[in-house]
Amino acid sequence: MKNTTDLKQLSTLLKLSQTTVSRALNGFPEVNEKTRLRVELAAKKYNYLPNTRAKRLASGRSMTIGHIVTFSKEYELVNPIFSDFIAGASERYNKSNYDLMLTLAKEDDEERIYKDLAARSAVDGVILHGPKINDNRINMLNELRIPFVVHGRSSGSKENYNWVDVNNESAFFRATEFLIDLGHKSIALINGNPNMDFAMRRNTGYVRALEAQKISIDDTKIFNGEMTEPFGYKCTIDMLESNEPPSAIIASSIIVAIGIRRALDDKGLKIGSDISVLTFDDDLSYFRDEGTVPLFTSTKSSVREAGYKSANLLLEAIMN
Amino acid sequence: MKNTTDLKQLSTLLKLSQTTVSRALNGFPEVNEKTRLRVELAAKKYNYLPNTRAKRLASGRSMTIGHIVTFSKEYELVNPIFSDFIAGASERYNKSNYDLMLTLAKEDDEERIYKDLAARSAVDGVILHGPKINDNRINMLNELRIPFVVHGRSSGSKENYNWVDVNNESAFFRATEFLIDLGHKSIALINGNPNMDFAMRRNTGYVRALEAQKISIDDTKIFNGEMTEPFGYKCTIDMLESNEPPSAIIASSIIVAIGIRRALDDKGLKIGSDISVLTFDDDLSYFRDEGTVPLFTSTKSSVREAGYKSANLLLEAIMN
DNA sequence: AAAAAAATCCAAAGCGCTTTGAATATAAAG
DNA sequence: CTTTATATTCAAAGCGCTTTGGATTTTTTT
Repeated sequence: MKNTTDLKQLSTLLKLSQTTVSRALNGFPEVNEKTRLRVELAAKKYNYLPNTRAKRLASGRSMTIGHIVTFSKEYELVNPIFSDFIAGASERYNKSNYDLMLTLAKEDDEERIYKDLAARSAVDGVILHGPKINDNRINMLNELRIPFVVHGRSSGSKENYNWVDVNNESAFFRATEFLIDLGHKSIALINGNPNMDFAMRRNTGYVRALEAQKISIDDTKIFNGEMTEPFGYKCTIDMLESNEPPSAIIASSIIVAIGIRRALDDKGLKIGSDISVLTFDDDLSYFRDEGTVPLFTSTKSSVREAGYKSANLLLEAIMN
Repeated sequence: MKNTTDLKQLSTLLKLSQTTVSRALNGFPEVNEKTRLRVELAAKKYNYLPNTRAKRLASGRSMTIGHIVTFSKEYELVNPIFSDFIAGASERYNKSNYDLMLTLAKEDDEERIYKDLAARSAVDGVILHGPKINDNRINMLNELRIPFVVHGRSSGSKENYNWVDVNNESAFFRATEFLIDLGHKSIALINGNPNMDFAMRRNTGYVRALEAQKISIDDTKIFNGEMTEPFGYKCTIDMLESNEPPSAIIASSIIVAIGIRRALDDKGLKIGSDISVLTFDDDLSYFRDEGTVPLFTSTKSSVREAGYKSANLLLEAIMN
């Protein structure tokens, strides 16, 4: 029935104590190099790997990082951005033999989930996804004394925390500025949910660029919502059917931009000639272009790289 | 430093043995109902949850399901379909207090990963993603005696295994039939990688429908590849620039269909009037339409539900 | 060559639970 | 009111590792 070699068996085979075998395998200095080699060879030969459960209990570390990803309760939407972020993080964890534990949860359950993770000490740290303005999860994690890294930032939070973020404000400032330079006077912004920190920062950059050029802010051309394809579609249709449609649109995600394209298509308009569309390219792999025809005019940010960096920062924090 | 209540503390507080407290909390029959109530109350009050690491070692179960997701090594692409599948699976795991361990890996590393999981007995079961024709991972998992469920199927495999799948062949048969009924004689198929089982099944359905109507198969209108947006774009452009473009296209994924739309757009063609596009809607949440304007003519399949079902099947198998 | 220092190895304790086997308390039977 | 059955509780033994503290061997000093 039992299929795997354990430490006791291995040490018996080697005529060594479990202590020595364990130390040899974990790179401790107090073991003869010849012995270590002998042990490592035998471990490979008998396909020995320390039992995860036992190792974690004995070492007092979970060797696991938690990712808690929420979806909006109304629509049960999971942002596909996580696929790529997590791919990057996973790559980093693999290098240090950490495991990645993923929990998908409704926002309402999140608090309980963090508290449970702490109470049962199931993870050594967590990555905080999708920070909001003044995000109270940050306080909570600090109180729970769980090491964490935020993907993004939380404006208004007085807490201390590690984060990995792109410069959303300046990206959107420059994007807007760019469109203004091209002569656009009426520029729409289709943005994420208003309580999201990144959405606020992007909005700030957009507004700042307009104000710098004395262009008045038109609230009817600023949209906030879940960044889905249908959302991009609907906002665009609404604008096109209004009295004064914009001459350019900035989209906060490539998925939204796809909805914009569909709307323009339906109305017989062409991107580029009839209306400019500029999107903040989150660089989702399945939309990534292999150097042929660009999807849209876009600014780039590699989500995957952010995942790697976040994971790296967190592991460093954990290992002190 | 230590923040959490453990079993010993709790049992001392209750003036009970650890045995009784443990049993009370785990719903064993040999404990007085009044005592159980008292224990449960105290557990809640002191925020006690059994230490994950200890519980797993003592119980001999990992309470963890592994999901190994591969990405093509050339492009490092992660199929966003996993977000939704995993959301469904996660929902099921939560109900039974199982954790979900996610590993992103290159195909070449996959074999080693499974073997390691077995050797270190890190999971109680795994979900097999993206089965290929004659997929040898199925043999491997059987040999390793790891319970698993396949999302999809593997034609040609003689092994016994649990799977959750949609009827790909009949879906594509009907889709093709439908287009033929509309009068189309030249129908293109943009499909997934040819070694993928689902791609083969879809191809079979497509071919069967054409043959049934004595329409000859035109190999220049069948495409296999990674189902990305640029892939859909490129295939479509190629066909449109050929001598005899098709009058309809069947797409194997909504993301590919988006690329098709862009290509048609670029060539000044309109979906529906100039050319028909029919897509197998994988029902990715961020593209899901909330009942307004349909993206494309499409067949539906809820990936999320498949995730839930697969998880359910696996847990049942594990719990015997 | 004996004493001191360094290198190498080991037995046993402990991580925080679950579970076995036994003890004690209570209820039913005679 | 004792005897037997049933309900309830407990002490102690693992689970398979890591790690502490000590023992043993080898090397270096004097």
